[in-house]
Amino acid sequence: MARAGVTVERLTLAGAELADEVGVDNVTVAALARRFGVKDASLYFHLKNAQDLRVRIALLALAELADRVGAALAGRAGKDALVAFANAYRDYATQHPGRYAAMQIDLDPETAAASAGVRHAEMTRAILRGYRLAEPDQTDAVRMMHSTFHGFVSLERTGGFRHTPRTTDDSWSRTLDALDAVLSNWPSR
Amino acid sequence: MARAGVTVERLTLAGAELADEVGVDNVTVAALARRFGVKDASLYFHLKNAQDLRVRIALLALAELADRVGAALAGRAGKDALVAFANAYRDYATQHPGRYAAMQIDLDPETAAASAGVRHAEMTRAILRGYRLAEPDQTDAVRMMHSTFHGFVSLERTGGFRHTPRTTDDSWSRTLDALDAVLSNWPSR
DNA sequence: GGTAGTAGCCTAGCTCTCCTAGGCAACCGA
DNA sequence: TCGGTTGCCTAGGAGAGCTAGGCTACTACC
Repeated sequence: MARAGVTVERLTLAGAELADEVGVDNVTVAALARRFGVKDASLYFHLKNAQDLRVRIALLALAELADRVGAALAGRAGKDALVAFANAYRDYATQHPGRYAAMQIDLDPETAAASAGVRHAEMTRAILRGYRLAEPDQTDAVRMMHSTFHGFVSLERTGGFRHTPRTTDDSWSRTLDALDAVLSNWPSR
Repeated sequence: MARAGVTVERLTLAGAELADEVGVDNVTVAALARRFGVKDASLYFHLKNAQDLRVRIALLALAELADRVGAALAGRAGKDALVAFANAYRDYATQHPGRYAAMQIDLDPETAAASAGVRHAEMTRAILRGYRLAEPDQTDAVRMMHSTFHGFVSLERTGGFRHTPRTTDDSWSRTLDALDAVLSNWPSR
C-alpha cells in the first residue's frame, strides 16, 4: 500500500486552507484525513489531538501575518508605517478568515511566548517610535492600536457594521486617520 | 411521570449560565438536558437545533447588555457617558465571558435587525451627540468606538495583553481618555 | 543484498454529540 | 369524562474524537 506522505507541516497547511474554506470550527480531523485520502485514526500519529491541530494552525497564521506585516513595514515610519501595518493586518484577515479566526484561540502562556505573537508586539512598538511615546503611555497606545485593529476587523467579519450603508473601507481609512491623530497628540494624565 | 417544566426561556437562561461556566463551544444540548434531568432528545421539542440554542443565548446576552448600558447611560453626557458606556460593556464581558462570546456569533440579517443590537447602535450614536459629529464622521466614529471596546475586551479575555506587566485596568482607562480626545477633535478630511 | 527496526498507515471499537421518528403519559378545556 | 395537545420518553443512525493493536513499507546497518 502506497504511503500518503503525511507530515505535521502538510497537515497544518491543509488545515489552514480548510479553515479558510469552511471556518475553524469545521476543521475536523476526519475532514482533514479525507483530504489526504487517509483514515482519521492515522492522523493521530502526527497530531496529539484535534486541539493540537488548531493550535498549529493558529501558530502558522501568526507567523504568516508577522511576515506580511514585517514586509509592509520595511522602510516606512510614522503614519505611513501605521497605515501599512494596519492594511497588511486587515488584508490578511480578509484573505484568510479561517486562519484569522484560528489566531484568536487562547494559547497557553509558554506556547504564546514562543509564537510569532512576540514579533507582532515588537513591530507594533516599532511603529510607535515615530510618535515618541514614553512608558507607560507606549504600552497603553500599543494596546489601543491592537484593540482597534482587531476589533474593527473582527466586527467587519461577523457583520457588525452591516446595518449602516457606509462602506467599511471608508470607515477604516478614517479610523486610521483618527488613530494617527491621537497617537500624535496622546493626552497627558 | 412528573414533568420537568422545561421552557425555551429556562433553556436559554440555563444555556447562558452554562456558557459562562464552560464556554460557548461547550454548551451542548446534551449537557443542558443533563442539567434539567431530562433526555437530550426531549429538548428538540423546544429547540430547533443546537445552533438555535446558541443564537438564543446571543440574543439574551445582547438584550441584557443593552439594558445595562442603557441604565449606565441615564442622565449622563459627553465623556461621562462614554466612560459609563465603556465600563458597563467591559464589566458585562468580564462577568459573563460565555455570554459575551456568544454575542459574537454571526446572526443572519433579519434576526440581527430584530435583536437588541439595534438598541446598542442607537445608544452608541447617542453618546456621540455630546461630541457634535456630522455624518459620515458619526458613522466612522461609532465604528471606531465599537471596534476599540470590542477589540480591547476581546484581547483582554483571550490573553493578548498578558505579556506586558502593566495592568489592563490602567490601559483601559487611558484608552478611554484617548478615545475621548479624538472624538472631541475628530480629524477633518 | 538480507534483515532488524521503525515509521506510517490500517481496522476495530469505544464514547459523545446531534438529531429524527414514533410512542405514551400527563395535563387542559369543553 | 374524555378527546386533544403538550411534554417527555426510548430507539437508533450518522459523524466526530480518540485508543489499542496490527500489518506493511521503507531505512539503515552489517
